[in-house]
Amino acid sequence: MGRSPCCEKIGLKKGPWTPEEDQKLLAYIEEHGHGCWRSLPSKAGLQRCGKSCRLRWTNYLRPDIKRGKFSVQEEQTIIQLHALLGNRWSAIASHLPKRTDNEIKNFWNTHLKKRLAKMGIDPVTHKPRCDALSPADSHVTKASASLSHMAQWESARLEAEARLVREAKLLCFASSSAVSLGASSVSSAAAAASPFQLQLLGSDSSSSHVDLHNESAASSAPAPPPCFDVLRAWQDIWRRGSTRGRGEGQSSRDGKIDLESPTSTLTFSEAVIPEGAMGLGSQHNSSSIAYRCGGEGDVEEEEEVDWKCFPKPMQLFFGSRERTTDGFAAATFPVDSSPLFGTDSVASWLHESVKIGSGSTAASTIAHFGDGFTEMLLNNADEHSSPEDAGGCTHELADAGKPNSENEESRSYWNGIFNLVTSSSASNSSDCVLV
DNA sequence: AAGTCCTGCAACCGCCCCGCC
DNA sequence: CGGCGGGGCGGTTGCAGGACT
Repeated sequence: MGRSPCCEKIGLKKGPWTPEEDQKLLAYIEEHGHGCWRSLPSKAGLQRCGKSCRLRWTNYLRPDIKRGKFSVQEEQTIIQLHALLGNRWSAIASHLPKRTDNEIKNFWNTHLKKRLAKMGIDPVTHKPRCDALSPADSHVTKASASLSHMAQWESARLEAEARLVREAKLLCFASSSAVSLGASSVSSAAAAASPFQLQLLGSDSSSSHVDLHNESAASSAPAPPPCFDVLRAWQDIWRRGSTRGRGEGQSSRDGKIDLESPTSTLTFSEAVIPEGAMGLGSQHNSSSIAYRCGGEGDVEEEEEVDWKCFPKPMQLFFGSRERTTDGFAAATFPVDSSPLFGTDSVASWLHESVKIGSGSTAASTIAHFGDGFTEMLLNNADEHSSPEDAGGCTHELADAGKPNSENEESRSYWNGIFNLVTSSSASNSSDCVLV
């Protein structure tokens, strides 16, 4: 077991690269492409192993690398993605296209990890440290557990999506059309974007994704809405999900993708979530979801989705949505109480979100998903920990105006994670809107 | 000013995955 | 089907430079 290091050969240089070596490598790759890394060093006249060359190129010489300090935005993204993905640096790096996994890894280890630890957050689990928790903090733990479940689900979903994007890219290349060019660029940018993030691929001015999109837009003939491939992929996922039984773990090897949380420990018991409160009566096991892509010449896809293959909170959010005349979704929420989520809190925040959403676009609704969801969980936990608080369906909204506790920090932290997953929805409502 | 400690980061190492034969 | 090799990934190391004593 274990292969001998590729540069064990005597005479191969190790250690820091000299400017001359960099120049040689750069010149060679610019002229010939890297091709086979193993044979590259000899061809390029370098006394290095191929692996070393590859590393030097990917981590340092590549022209599309952004160097220098990480912006606050990037920091947030890293933290949030780490919460979802763990130490999967390459996956995280795929969200920060101009940063390398190595750079992100280093930055995490040297800065962010310590910062989180200082905040009393376990950098591994992204939960408040147990030893730092008083009994009064138990609500934070509960909320974290709930969100952890969401994170696990999201993580699994991201993986599945990345696989789909890879497949989609292959198909795109096979079809060798201008369309595929644009779509594949976008797909790579979207490698791990959530369905709610798809809009980001359009014209988010604050994100580096936009570069990719613009590049492809500039270099290609009129293409379908950039989100289209990914949306289709998602349809497939959901179609499979809806035609398959629940809880079946499937690998992607045979084309079946398991979207369920692989290590879920949190149970959203049917017993504690009344169907009515979920907006999923027995006749509502399948709900309708529609995509809306593009401004003019919209492409709309409608799909019956079995929401039961999703965690309850997702079902909760999407399960009872209905189409409206303007093409966007409205939602109906039985203002009902749920023992799990606390008295009226679910209905309340959803109701609030939808008020916002119906006033503008569903994107806004989705954009508030994270806020509301976190709010809901934390407030719910509040209710459970302090029964006298229970009852007011508006209390969590009132809470929004009063920074009531240290809970606030944790709340915004987790809000951030969900905002990452959902935020981009709000930034672009023209290209692709999940409705 | 010199020595020590700390920090940041480039590079290495070993393992794993996957395609090819 | 199994072995092999290339490429990729994540963990770790080692060094340079800055901060501190």
